[in-house]
Amino acid sequence: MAVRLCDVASLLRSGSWAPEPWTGQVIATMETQMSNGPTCNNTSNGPSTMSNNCSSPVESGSIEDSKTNLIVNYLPQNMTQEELKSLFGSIGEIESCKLVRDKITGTSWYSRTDELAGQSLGYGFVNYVDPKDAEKAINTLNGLRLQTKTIKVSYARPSSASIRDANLYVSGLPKTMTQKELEQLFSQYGRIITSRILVDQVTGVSRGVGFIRFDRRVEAEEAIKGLNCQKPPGATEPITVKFANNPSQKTSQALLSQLYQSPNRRYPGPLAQQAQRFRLDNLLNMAYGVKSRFSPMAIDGVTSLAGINIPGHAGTGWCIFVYNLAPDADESILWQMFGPFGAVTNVKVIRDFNTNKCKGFGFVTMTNYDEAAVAIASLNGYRLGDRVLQVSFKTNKTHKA
DNA sequence: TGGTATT
Repeated sequence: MAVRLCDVASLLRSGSWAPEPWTGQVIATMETQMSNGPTCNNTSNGPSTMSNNCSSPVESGSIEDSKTNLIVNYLPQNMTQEELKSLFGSIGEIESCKLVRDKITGTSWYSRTDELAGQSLGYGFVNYVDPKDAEKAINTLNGLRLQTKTIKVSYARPSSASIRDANLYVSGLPKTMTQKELEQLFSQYGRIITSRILVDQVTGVSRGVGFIRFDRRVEAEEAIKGLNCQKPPGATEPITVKFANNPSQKTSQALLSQLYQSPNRRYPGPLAQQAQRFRLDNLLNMAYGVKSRFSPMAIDGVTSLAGINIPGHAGTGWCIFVYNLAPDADESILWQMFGPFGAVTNVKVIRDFNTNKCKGFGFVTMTNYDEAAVAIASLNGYRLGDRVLQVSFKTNKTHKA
């Protein structure tokens, strides 16, 4: 499997690196983000853009808009608050960090086990001490691929009831209408935060259905009044515009049945296919006599492998040794390299105490054996800048835990 | 009727 690693600087700027097998997905994802361009950028430049909609831009910009508080969207379902903190903590000191979780499952009378306690809603907030670090986090981590997701990092708008429930569901769109045209149609009613057109998974053709999230609910209301049952320019049929279903208003019944359907589900996708191809479970079984129909860690946490000396297994996941990193390597490059392969819980660049430069190696902890093994198989021997990486499970011999 | 966007 070929993996192209281009130069570190451009990786850090674009945050768009991904292993080859997922190239198609990445392009599709990035296109979405790019066609979101203007609105994404506006969001990223939150304070100044927000100001443009206010009557006294300078004052409201400086008083209301935080330059340290970020919202992070499209996080992998299984990413924890600690992992979020670890990822964003690699940029700078964090004042606070919160992964937003579902309230129904989180406070349920039903069960308080980790598996059922408050499912991640896929977004969170990171508040930095220093505004410069917040800006750096946007530049470095926005667009980062983690598992099957491409995260979005932008300034959080000041929390307010007026920005809630501002998401619209639009149907009956001409199949030829692009996301840009959809935005053009709706932008007359306010500032668009996100837009999306749903496409057929196989053909890629528009399903004529989309979403528009406005900055404020009143803007969404005006758009319904103005566009519902109207024909867009050139269209033969009128469109339907209404408030989108709010996923958080799903019944607890639906949520619980969802949990039952896939209590331990990771995002398999291409990873699972890769894993199957490599027959990694069998390899593990042959090498160590360990059954890993699921990731060993997932069976009962730390104890399932207690006392079994397996390289790379550190008790909290699978520790991977990454050798031949450049002196200026930092944690974010490790997140970018390993994140697309699966659940990464921690990354660490080992630095010289005096110079603070990377000593040439680092560690990555991944939750699932299969994903770690695919990452190693893919990244070992590949060129990062002018260096060829050596990637393996951490051995006890080389470095003590 | 989303790749769960305001704690």
